[in-house]
Amino acid sequence: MSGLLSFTKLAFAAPRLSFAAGNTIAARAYATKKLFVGNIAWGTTDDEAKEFFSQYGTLKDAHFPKDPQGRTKGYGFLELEEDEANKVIQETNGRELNGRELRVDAANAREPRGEFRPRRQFNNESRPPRGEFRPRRDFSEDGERNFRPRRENREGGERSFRRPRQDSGDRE
DNA sequence: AGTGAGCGA
Repeated sequence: MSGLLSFTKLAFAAPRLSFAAGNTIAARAYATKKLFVGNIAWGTTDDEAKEFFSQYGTLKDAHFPKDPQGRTKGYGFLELEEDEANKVIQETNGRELNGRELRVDAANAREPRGEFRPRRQFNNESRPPRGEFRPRRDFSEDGERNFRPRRENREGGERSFRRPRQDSGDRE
């Protein structure tokens, strides 16, 4: 049936082509744009919101953050193909969903995810040599530090070892 | 949070 060859082709192609139409395999990953959606009514479910926005564009992704108790925070993020993004903004910004006027705009950049974070740079040159022995102070041959007795009380003390001049009171 | 501007695990 000559099915083998076409099967292999499919096996290779299919996973990458899940949403791609036609032969644009080698095309770069679809440029997407993230949108911020605010002012979402509390009662709006994720599916509801997705369904709503799907009317105006193809959602590549969408999610609506919840607080620890599971309640929606009232805003969300859409990911759309780039050429659709502006259209979706135009069409849906200010449009009413569940009684509230949505606010739709381009999303701000998020803090970088953990995939590329060149926090530490492994630069061998900048690192001080570790294994080597670097003497910090001068040592004498016997390994003791040269100890020089320090002269104390620089002023006011006995200034010299000279004995006071003693006059042999011979005179008269 | 029976709340209402914001920018997400």
